[in-house]
Amino acid sequence: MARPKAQPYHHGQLREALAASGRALLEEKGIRGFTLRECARRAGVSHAAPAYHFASIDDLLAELAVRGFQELAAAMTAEADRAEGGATGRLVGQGVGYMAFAAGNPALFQLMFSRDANRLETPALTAAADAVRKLQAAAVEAVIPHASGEVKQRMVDFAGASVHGFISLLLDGQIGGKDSSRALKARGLSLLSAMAETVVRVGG
Amino acid sequence: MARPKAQPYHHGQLREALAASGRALLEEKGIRGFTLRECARRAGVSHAAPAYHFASIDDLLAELAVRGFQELAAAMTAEADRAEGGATGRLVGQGVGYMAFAAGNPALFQLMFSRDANRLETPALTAAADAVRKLQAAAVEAVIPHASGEVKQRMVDFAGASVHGFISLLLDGQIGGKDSSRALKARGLSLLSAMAETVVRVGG
DNA sequence: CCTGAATCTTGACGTTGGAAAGAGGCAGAA
DNA sequence: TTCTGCCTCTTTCCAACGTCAAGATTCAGG
Repeated sequence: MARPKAQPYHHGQLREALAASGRALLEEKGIRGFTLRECARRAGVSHAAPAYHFASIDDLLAELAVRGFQELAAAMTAEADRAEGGATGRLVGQGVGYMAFAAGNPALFQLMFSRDANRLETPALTAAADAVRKLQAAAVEAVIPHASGEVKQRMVDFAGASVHGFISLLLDGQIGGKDSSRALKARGLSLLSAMAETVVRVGG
Repeated sequence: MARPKAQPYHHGQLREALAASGRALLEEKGIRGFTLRECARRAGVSHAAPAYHFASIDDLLAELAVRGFQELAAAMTAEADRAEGGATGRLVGQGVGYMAFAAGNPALFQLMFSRDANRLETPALTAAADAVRKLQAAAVEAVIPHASGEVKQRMVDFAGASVHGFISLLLDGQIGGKDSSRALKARGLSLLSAMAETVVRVGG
């Protein structure tokens, strides 16, 4: 019978607690401001406690990235399912979900797509990132089912690059410095529709 | 009369030397592996010497980013000038220059477009990044001179996002994992032509 | 209750970025 | 020239970092 609360089992869920405090810390201080000790401090444990659950600080960051990719995939799917307008509508919706996740978790998003995180290359990280790419590829190919494999690949490249590039530049302040959030959303949607039209035109 | 070599004036060009060793170190170890002390070590000075030339490590990184943007602008212009095919050819050429710079300086490129560097927001950094954006905008607008201001802006967004997104994903290993360099260049050029066609079609 | 393994704490080591104080070297004034 | 003041660099110090080793605590199963 596990003790319900109070001091729940040594700590009990330290791995989860560290992932949670780590994620918050990441968004708060950015990648360069992220420290393992502060992460442990927020979880209420000593500075060496994380070592048992994560081999190194990079290992923790990799775990955060894995969870980020999983959440990104879920956000894309959810938004695509909500969309109307057939395959093209789903493609645009998936892009909306992608951008919304990035806008809501900018530091995590940056970590996920930084070569530092990629340098870890744990199997879990590779798999999680692959799942997102498969989702993107499927959405594009559903729009142009009769195109050749090569054309499909080029359109997958194109769609993924447009969406990723726009939101990345936006989050870095390279796009729409003083524009309102509303105006920026309009620019994002406009980009998504131009992207979708190009996929349809070139692929169809 | 300045002493020619040997121990040239205290150090003489420490700021330049630090920028050079810093840039090399950045590409070698990545942003997270970058340390001020190693940077000083490679320049042959004590670990506190950089303090006089750069207020902090972030200040040094900002300087590297500024120089990166200047070099990026030069690479874009050079490639555009070399291109044939009028305004559309220049637009594609500029994209080639952009991608070539990023591929040749991946860590620096990542630094330039990381919100960490942007958090510095020195006037020089803002100006250098602005210059690159102006170059991009001019190249797009030259292709669609009769379009409305709004359409022009959307196409500038679109062109910049496509190019930036593709090379970013490529450098992060999210595109073309095991493809040959030759095949990747073909995919990049294919993306650039799809981008240019869309600009012409939507804007014209 | 007892024992072994899992979990966490304490303490230490080497490294980092930065501040403070001092030494060395240059330029202009005398 | 010599002197004086400033610029540049070194040395020393500090708190904080990531990681390791050793000890303490707590759980699970016999």
